[in-house]
Amino acid sequence: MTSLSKPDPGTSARPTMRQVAELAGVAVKTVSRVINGEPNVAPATARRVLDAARSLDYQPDLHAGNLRRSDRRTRTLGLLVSSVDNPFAGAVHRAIEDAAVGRGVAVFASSLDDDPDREREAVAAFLRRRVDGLILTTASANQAYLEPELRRGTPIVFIDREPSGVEADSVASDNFGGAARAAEHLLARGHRRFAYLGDLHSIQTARERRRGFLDTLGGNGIPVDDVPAIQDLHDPERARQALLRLLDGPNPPTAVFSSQNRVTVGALHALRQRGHHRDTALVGFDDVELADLLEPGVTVVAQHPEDIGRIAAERVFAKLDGDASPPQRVVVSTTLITRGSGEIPPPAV
Amino acid sequence: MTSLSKPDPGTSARPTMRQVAELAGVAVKTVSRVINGEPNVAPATARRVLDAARSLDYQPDLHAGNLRRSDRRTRTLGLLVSSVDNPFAGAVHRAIEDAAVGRGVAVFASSLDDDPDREREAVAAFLRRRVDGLILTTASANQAYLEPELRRGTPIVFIDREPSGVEADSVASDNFGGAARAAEHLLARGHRRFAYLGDLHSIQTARERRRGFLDTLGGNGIPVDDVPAIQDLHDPERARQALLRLLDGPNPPTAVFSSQNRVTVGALHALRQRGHHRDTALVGFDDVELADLLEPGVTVVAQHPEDIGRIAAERVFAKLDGDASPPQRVVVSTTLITRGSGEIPPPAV
DNA sequence: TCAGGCTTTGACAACGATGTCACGATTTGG
DNA sequence: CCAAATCGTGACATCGTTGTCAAAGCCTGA
Repeated sequence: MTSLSKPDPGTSARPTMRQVAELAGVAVKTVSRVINGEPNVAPATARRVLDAARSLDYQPDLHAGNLRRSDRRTRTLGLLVSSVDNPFAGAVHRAIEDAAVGRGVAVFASSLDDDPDREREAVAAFLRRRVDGLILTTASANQAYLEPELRRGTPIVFIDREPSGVEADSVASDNFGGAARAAEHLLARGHRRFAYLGDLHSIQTARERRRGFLDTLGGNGIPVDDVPAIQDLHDPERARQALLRLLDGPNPPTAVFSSQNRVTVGALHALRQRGHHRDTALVGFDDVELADLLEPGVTVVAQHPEDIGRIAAERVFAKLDGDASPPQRVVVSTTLITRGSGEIPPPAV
Repeated sequence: MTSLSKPDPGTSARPTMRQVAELAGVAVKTVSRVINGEPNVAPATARRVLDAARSLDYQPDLHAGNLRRSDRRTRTLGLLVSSVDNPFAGAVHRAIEDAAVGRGVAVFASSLDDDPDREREAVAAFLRRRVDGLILTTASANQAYLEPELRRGTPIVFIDREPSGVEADSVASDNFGGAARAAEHLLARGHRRFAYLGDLHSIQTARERRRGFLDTLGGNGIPVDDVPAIQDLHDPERARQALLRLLDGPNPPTAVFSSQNRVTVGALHALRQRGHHRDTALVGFDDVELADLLEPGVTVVAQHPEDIGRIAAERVFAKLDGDASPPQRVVVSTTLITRGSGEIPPPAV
């Protein structure tokens, strides 16, 4: 009993302005005017059009309109982070979204896993979809490839890491300062044997934190060459193993600085595993959930991802609104939160 | 010395296929063929076109092409969650993205804060951008408004919460079973005085967890009406306050079940604040980072957000590939992870 | 009453791409 | 060596919408 010549009866075609116009007995242009709230439409006509649109469940095609519209705005924004399931990225993402909804802007998100190739692909994927702006946690050493896009006026704001090889806005934490603060904090407790656990050396932010930590130690009479500075720790597991090796080694550190939230989690596991969580100091860069409930609580240099996200979005929208000011580097300060782990003194000799 | 009549010299226009065609000395259709890897283009021509495209930094406009293309696919997908900075949502998001990249599909994400109005707006925003499919953590009691869109063949997959008022695919945890398991676990330790800390009653998932927990208690001779079942706890702070009130009350629970990760975090704070973290049992639904490092470790009914996300994305893509099977409700099992807090016995009387 | 203005409406081209089709050039096979 | 098939290319219409412009209808005031 099913019809053979017709298309699947359970399927209906998506209505266009044309069907709405036909149903309402007006021209498509009039539908366009009503949908876009343009003036000079008779109230009775507007009502007929809206009724027709509602009864067909009409949704205008934003991209088709955009093709002809003069402002050429897709009301879409692209966000690129290391991974959308990293809590830092999640908080940044949320702040961006909050700034965007009010403007009717939708947000694309993409995880790069700190892979430069993936970055190129993801950026291209967004540009082919004509995003109005990009907010980028770059994974590459040089972003000169963005030069032509910037010249076209597309706002691109770097977050967490500053641009290289290209002039663009950026919003990032005070990485050097925060790491220096951690070093000072540990030095003040009398520590002399440190360890640095860092993320990929290819990441500008990771290098800044390393420099902030080690320079401050060096400036305070610690022979920096003797400080084990393990890098390229990108996940908790590798961080855990790296710290285990140090703890099992000949000259275990009495104070550890972990440069990133995943690394901090790994370090916590290693300390606990060796039973050193109460006698080895730890300061982490970037806060971790439940850090306050651990025993001891985890002392961290907290970042402010909500501020970073909000400011980055504001920069993008300002540029879209015509702000032609030169690129700025916004630095968001960090906050040292003392909870216990960073205040553990070195063992009495 | 700046030119007055010309547009900002630092700004260049975005090239279209036309400029590429002109530069390469061919027709736009030939450029189209090369860009899309269609056959029957002379190698020498293809090379000229690619050179021209590269030198102009040409990026095809996906949406313009999509307008005319027969498959009408934007290679875009919309994800709606309660908040992109919730770890559960982050893990789901990541899994979806991983399934999508290989197909060249970009992912929109939107936070609904469990607000039904926001859901309608966000869904409309995505549909106006012609996403190929939706993955939705619904915030509304009834999703009949999606009926026309489903009839048009748009794949819509519900995650975490099952649809109501509409027939659609869903992928969710075994909420009833997981909560029942938590109840059994606590009953087996001999507890008789329980408390249930739940999320918004408007959320189907929250009701299921409540039912799973309370029904199991009831089935084991606990007078359910006496069990304080606090609902509508949507953030850690409210959960903390609610549990504090119970702990300070006349008949404090010896075992607590928290139905969601934010609520678990609040409950942990309350227990710690009153010094009851070592004598009051706690089982949480959904895992929490660092739960294993707390003392005691936090026993949880873990969900598998990666599986939920992956399966949801696979369902969407299967439908896009022509799968016409009727809507299914996929249930993903949960895993009880015992870490200490759930194994605390009731105090000896 | 009628010129001049404003309001309301629609015809048509255009946006950037692709599907269709047709045409000339080249290759193939008998 | 020629008919037929194949290859390489481009002209043109079209997708769903909005900008431009013109025209018809209505009011206003002298």
